[in-house]
Amino acid sequence: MIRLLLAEDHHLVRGAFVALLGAEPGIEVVGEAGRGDEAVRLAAELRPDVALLDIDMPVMDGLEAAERLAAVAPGCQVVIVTGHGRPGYLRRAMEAGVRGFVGKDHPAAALAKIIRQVHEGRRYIDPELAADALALRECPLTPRELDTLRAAAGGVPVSRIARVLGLSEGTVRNYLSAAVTKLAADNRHAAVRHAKEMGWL
Amino acid sequence: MIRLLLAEDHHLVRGAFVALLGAEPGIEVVGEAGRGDEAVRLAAELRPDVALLDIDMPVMDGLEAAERLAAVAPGCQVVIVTGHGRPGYLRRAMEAGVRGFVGKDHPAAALAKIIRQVHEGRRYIDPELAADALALRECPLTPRELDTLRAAAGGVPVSRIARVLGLSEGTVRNYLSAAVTKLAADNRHAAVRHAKEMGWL
DNA sequence: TTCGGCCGATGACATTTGTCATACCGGCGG
DNA sequence: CCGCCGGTATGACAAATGTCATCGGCCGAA
Repeated sequence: MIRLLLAEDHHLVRGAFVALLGAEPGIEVVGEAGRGDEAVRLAAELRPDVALLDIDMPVMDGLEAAERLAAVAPGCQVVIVTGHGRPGYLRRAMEAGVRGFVGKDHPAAALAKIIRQVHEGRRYIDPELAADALALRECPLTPRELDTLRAAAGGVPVSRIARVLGLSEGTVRNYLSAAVTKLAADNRHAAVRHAKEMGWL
Repeated sequence: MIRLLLAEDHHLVRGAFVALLGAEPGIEVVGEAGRGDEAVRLAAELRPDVALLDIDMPVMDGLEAAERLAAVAPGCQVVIVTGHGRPGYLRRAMEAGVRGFVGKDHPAAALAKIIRQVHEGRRYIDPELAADALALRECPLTPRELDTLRAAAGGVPVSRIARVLGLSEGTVRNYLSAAVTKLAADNRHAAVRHAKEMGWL
């Protein structure tokens, strides 16, 4: 019997997953979480065989949860589920030692099989997303450039970014300019969009 | 037996919903769609009793599908499911004659009951989202202002917006300026964000 | 019919952004 | 130890954006 921990922030979807996987012979859902930190706590307590983590969760996302799971629940294999096929996500997941990675577009019928496969120590990567990740180029931005871009999300003016980061406005403009150039974007807003799409932000 | 049509773009989630609702006595999933237009086509053909539509779908979203369903499948009650609690969505849904409206944060156990309730001709509105919608003020933007904002999404420069919309750059700036003022935003990018959040975009 | 609102345009102007050169500091690899 | 890179800062300039006043046309409501 595979003891499964389920983490997904939308109750409705989580409940549906429970229905889908709970009906599966040989799989038992032993815990449910709506946030990454909750998942980590539960995993430490319940010691599940496999954890199914959605990336998009409040407070702590599924990727960070996966990174921490290795420490608090060794032996628990992780399968990541994501709605957005950001190429950078797969890379981070691999570095965290995740064994399974599927998009929400994946056929539902295959999910149970993937969980069993991962439980046996094998890997499963959504071929769709793997292809995107292979085409991925490394993020060309420096840490500070990323910080600045992040702070610029949502149309925040330079003056406020400078205050938030504790930098001079000129410096902020320099970073943003560098980021825009590296990403070949029209302006910082397009750069933010692009970075988000690549999973760098 | 309630004949149900399911529309949701993510296969995995759709499959999970089928598992959740298919196990429910008195409910039969007679069709599945991954896009709004597909849902409309299937509804016309299958004449389901209830259609469960996700809003976030490619090509045609769930709200537009709901509007069209009234024409091609009269008598088919619609339940809308949405991941984002945009206040404007609920209003549009109500205007389309939708009988049920739930967020993806809603407890999964209640979904079947809601579907039965709607099938009997009663309504069900997620109280969480209803509260937001009551606090909603009417969208203060004119149609053209909305067009311009929409075209501005993602950091598109004014020059390109003007070309796309077939307007002079000055006019575009006027519209954007008006929108920014009405929404009390710092700049058009923040205005886009705000309008999106309110479900106006 | 008159008024007001929306559409579209222009011109002028202030402000914000984007770009570039240049400079200093600190760490790290050769 | 030196050179390079990243972080931070300034100053100057160009380009994009935001704001405002004003104009004319059109249409629908009073």
